Amino acid sequence: MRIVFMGTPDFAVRSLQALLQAGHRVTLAVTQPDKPKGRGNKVQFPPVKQAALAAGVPVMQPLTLKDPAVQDAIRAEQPDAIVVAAYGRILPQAVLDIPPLGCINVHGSLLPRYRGAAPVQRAVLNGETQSGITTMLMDKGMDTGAILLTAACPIPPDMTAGELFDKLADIGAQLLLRTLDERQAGRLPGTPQDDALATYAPMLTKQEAELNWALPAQQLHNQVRGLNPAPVARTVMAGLPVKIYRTAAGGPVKGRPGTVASTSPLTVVCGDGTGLELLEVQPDGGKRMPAAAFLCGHPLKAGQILAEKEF
RNA sequence: CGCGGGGUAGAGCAGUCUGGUAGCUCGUCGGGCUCAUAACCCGGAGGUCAUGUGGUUCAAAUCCCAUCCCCGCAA
Repeated sequence: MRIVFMGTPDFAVRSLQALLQAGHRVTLAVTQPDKPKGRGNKVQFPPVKQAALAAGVPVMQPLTLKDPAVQDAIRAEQPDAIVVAAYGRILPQAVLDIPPLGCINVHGSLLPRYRGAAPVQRAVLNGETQSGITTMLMDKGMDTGAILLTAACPIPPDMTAGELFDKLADIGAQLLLRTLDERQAGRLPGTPQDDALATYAPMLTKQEAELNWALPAQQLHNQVRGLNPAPVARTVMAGLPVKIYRTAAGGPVKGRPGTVASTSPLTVVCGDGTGLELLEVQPDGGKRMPAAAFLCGHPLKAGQILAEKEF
């Protein structure tokens, strides 16, 4: 099948590679423009661009898909289908109309739940025990198109958003191949979504990264998981801003929320009277390390207030 | 030229401003205590102080210069 691929981050790379391995002819990869990123503002290629270049697939990085010249370029590829995975831009109707088999999106949730930019992180953040992948026929709305196929995936209690991302990327790639096969065979007309059941998963913001010890331990644990690997939960320990990468919900503890209940393992009192064990942390300017290592150089005692804030 | 923190024992840190004996917590090894222990006590080993036949100095982890590497913020 002739395919134009649109995607940007790592999540999309698996799907691109799966298409190539399955023998589909990906004649063009459309991805976001290179941007100065990271320390020093160096220009970095989006992961999909790197993967496409490595595979010898031509890359296009338009500023907007509304540009008729861009649309013409895509049309000129005469794709049977356009595959979209976390591209990050709205597709105008003129583009949606190009491929005869439609624009097929690989979305990281079981639609109509978690429409939007951050379905994977939001699912973990909300403590969902199940997520999945939906392939759908794109329309003008935000993740509102007809459902083609779905595949569910359990979320274990300690799984991070990053781990779920990896898993879903694999599942999504496989589901995509099946979707294309069946769609090509004419067996997948698509099922409309029930808008009444729709929920939304907006992008994560920095403000959501701060841990509020007045909240229940389980909720904070979910927050830590959902924000890993980015932007990562934050708090203040021993006067230093630190990121919290991994935690474990512990048992009942005594003390005011935000105080240290124990130092081995490092446990903080939460709002519901249970403890949250901090397992892996990273101080500003330092590397990720086990909490025990942090304690070697930054002594904390039981009963001490962890954050300077009062809750 | 976006802003900033850092590289000292296996790990995490102090010491750098005000140059002069290599320090702390943990780990590790040995011994002791104990019914026993991840607990406690005593003792030991372990460091080219990122790199540089660099500069200054009587003397550099410390001041100056250059290079490499790690990380936080912002975008």
